[in-house]
Amino acid sequence: MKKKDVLLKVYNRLYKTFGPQHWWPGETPFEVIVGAILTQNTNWGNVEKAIANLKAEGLLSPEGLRGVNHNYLAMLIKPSGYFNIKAGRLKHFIEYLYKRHGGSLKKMFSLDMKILRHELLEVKGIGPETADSILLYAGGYPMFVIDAYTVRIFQRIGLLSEDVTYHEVQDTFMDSLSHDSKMFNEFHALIVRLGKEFCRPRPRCEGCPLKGEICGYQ
DNA sequence: GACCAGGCACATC
DNA sequence: GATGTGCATGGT
Repeated sequence: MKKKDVLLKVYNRLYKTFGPQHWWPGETPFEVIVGAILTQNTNWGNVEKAIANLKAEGLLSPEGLRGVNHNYLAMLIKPSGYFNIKAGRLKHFIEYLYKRHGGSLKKMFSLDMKILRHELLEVKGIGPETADSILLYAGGYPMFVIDAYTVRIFQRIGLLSEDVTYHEVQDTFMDSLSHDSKMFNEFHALIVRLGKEFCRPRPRCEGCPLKGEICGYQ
């Protein structure tokens, strides 16, 4: 079967099983960006606590994060882990946003997708997955987000080799699927849903909707 | 108590 | 260019 057909088959199966996921779980584009940075290698539940702290302090805005000092910010986001590192990463993004776009997300998101992606990757602390999450879920651009679940799931299915790189995986998806941000949004969210429930490093294949015809793992 | 979570930068070979 | 390590909390 062609890669494209496997991908569509997986998507359809997941959508039928789980339904729409209503991602990203954040109310504003800025909240999505903050969440994308805070959730790096971290459980989303911990990120929610950190974001709640920022909201309670009235600091969940470009101006808010710009004005707060590093140590206080680190304290507020402590539940999300790596709090010193991540406080710096939030500050780096804010600095970029003001220097390059005068603090305006609207201006930032008026850029061409490829140009903005390149700029985001220049910001220290924003790597490929974070940049793509920002593009897709905060900016609405048709960019497919690759994460650890995506790689693990499609390796187990047998569609990806063990040593693929981020961009090889991304190309596999983006060369096969039409560039539809709504579909990319849903597909990635469904992948995470499946990953959380069934496709951890220690697999729990019992009841997995892909088990059998699509995935013969275990 | 070990394992894991919606990564990334940096050092070292 | 590949491989290893630090960053850190909280849930299972």
